[in-house]
Amino acid sequence: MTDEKAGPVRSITDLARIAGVSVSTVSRALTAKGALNTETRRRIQALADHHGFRLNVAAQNLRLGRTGSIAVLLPLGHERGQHLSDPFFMAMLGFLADELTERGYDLLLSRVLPQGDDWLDAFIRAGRADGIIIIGQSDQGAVLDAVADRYRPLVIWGSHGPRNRYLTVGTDNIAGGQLAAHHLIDRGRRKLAFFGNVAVPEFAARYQGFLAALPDDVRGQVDLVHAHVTPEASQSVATAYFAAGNRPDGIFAASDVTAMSVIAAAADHGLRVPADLSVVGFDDVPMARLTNPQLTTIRQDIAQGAHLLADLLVRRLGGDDGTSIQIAPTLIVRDSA
Amino acid sequence: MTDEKAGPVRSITDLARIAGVSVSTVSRALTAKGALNTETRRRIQALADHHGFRLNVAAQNLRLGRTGSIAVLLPLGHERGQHLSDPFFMAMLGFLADELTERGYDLLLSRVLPQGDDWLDAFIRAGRADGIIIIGQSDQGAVLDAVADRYRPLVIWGSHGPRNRYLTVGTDNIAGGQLAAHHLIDRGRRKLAFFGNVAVPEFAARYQGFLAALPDDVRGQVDLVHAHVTPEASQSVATAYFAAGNRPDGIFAASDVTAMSVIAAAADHGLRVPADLSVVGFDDVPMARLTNPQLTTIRQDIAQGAHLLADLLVRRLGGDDGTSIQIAPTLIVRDSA
DNA sequence: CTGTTAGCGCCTTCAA
DNA sequence: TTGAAGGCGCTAACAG
Repeated sequence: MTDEKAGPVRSITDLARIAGVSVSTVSRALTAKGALNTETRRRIQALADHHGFRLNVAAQNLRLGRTGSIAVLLPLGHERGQHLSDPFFMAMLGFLADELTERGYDLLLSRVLPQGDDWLDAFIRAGRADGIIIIGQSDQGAVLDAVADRYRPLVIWGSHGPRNRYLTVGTDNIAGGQLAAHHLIDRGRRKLAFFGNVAVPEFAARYQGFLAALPDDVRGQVDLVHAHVTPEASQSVATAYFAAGNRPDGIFAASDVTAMSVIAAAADHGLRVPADLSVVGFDDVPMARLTNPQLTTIRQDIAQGAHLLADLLVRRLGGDDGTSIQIAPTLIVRDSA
Repeated sequence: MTDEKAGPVRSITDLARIAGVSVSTVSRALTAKGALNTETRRRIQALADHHGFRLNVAAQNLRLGRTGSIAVLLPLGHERGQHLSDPFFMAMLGFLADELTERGYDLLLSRVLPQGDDWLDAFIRAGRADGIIIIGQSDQGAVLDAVADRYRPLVIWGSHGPRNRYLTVGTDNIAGGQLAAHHLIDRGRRKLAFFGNVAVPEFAARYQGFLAALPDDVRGQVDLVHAHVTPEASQSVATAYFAAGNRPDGIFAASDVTAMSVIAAAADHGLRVPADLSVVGFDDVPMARLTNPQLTTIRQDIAQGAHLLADLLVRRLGGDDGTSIQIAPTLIVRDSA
C-alpha cells in the first residue's frame, strides 16, 4: 500500500493528511517536543523522510517569535574597502560563523554604511535578527551607546572604554601597544614612529598604550603617521614618509597589513628590516609568518574573540547580563623586530 | 492631541488601532503597493515613523512565500581551515554581501561540512533561503549535479566542466595555467614544479592548463607537489620539498598563499627569488603586492565574479535560465617571476 | 496520547 | 478608497 496519491508534501498539513493524524501530532513528532507515542513518532518521522519533508524554519520562527539568526554587521565607517582586504575581520567572520552555527543560529551578514544616527535603529526594527554583533565600533560610539540602553542583544567587537554603555569584546589594545613599545626599546630602538589612523578607537588605544610605555625622552619624538588600512593606501603613505627623508629606527604599525606595507616601502628606499629598521605589526594574521622578513607582531586571538562574542550574545538572549571582556594580546617575536 | 495612550507599536494591528484605520490600509501605506489616498498614506507613514515602527520582515516574507535571503555556503571539503585563512574566499564574501544587498537580499552565511549526499538537499528543504551560492565545488560535483536538476536557484563559484549540469561562474583556470606556463617559459625556466592539491577541481584545471602549454620536453619532468591551502601546511610541504634537494627553477603555485609559502621556504634554503627560482601565484590577493619580492601572479577578478554570481542567481529566481560563465584571468607581472 | 483551535505579523482578494 | 476575512506554515494551550 503506497501513500503516493497526494502531490508534493509542502507543509505539516500535507503530511498530516497522508499520515492520517492531526497537524499537532506531526509537529510534535518532528520537533521531538511534547509527549507522543514512540511508535507514532517513528512512523511520522519515517514518512517525512520518505517524502523529503522538513519543517519550514521561517514559519517555525515566526510562530516562536524569533528569527533564528544573528546579524553580523560590518560598518564601513572610516574607510571603504577596509573589510574587503583586512584578513583580520574576515577571519573573525569565519570563526563567528562556526560559533553561531554551533549555537543553532544562522549568520546574517550585512555590510552597513553608518549614516546619521538612525541606521542601527532601523536595522533592529526590521526584526531580521534576534541579536546583533558589530565588528568594529568605528566612529559610532554615540549611536551604540544610545541603542545599547534599550536593545540588549548587542555585542561589539572593539576597544573597551570605561564610559561605553555598550558591551564589547576585544583585545586589550593598550596592553598591546605597551608590548610593542617594550619590545622596540629592548631592541635598542629610540627613534620611533606609529603608523595608523587614530580616529579608529582600537588604533587610538594601541597608540596610547605605545606612548605610555616609552621612556620620556623617546616618547617626545615619536612620529604619528596617519596610515590607511588598505594595502595600497598605507603603502603610498609609507613611501611618502620615507621619501621625505624620515629615518626612524623602529616602527609600530596598527595592523599587520600596514606593517607589511611599511616593510615594502622601506625596501624601496634601501632600508633593511630589521638591520636598519625594526617593524612590529598587530594582529598576527596567518600570513604574518610568510613575509620576508617574517613579521614580529602583537597577536590577537581571533578564535577566542569569536567564541566570547557568540557566548556573550547568546547569554544576553537568555536574560543574563554579562560584562565587557578584554583579551590579553601576546607578543610574537619573529624577524622584523 | 497626542496618541501616546497605547503601549509600544509592535504590529500593523497596533498601528491601525492608533490610526483609526484597518490593517490593510496600514499595510498598503507602508508597502507603497496598492491604491491608497495620498494623504492617508502620508499620515500613516508619519505615524509609523513617529512610533519607530517598521514592518516585520520575517512575517512579510512568510506571507509572500519567500525568505528574502540568499545562502552563501562555504563547504569545508578538502581541508579544514581553508576558508578561514584564504583571503580570496573572504574577499569574495565581502563583494557578495554588497551585490546581494543591492538586489534586496540578505546574505545568510553558512559553513557546511559536506557529508554523505544529503547535506545540500537537507539545507534546501529547510527553506531558509530563496537561493544558494556555493563558493567552491570542492569534491561535491556529483551532489551538485543531482540537486541542480530539480533545484534551480543554485549557482556555484568554481571551475566549469563541460559535463557539469550545475551552473558555475568562475575563472577560466585552464587559461590561467597556460598564462603561468608561458610566462615561466618566456623567462627561460625549464625545470618546473606545480604546488597545489589537484583533488580540488579548480586547482586541477590550473595544473592541466599549465601542463598543456609547456613544451613536450619540459612537461615531462614537472614536479607535482601536493600542497595544502593553509599557510602553515603549505610552508611545511615546501620546506620538505627543498630539504629533499629538489631545485626547480620555476614554480607555479595554485594560490597566492601557497606561492608566499614557497617563497618563504625557498628563502630558508638560500634560494633567491627570482634570481634562482621564479614563482608565479594565482589570485592576486591584495597582499600580493606587499610581499618581498612582490608576487607575479594570475589575477582573478573577484568583484566581477561576485557580480556575475549574484546576477545569475537573481535572474534564475526570476525564471530566466542563464548559462555558466568563465572569466578570463590576467597575468600580473611583478618581481617574483 | 492525540485533536481542535487560536494565533505569530503580514498581504491580498473580494466587497462595500 | 477602504475594510473584512482568510491564510502563509507552524506551535501550544486546552480539551478530550
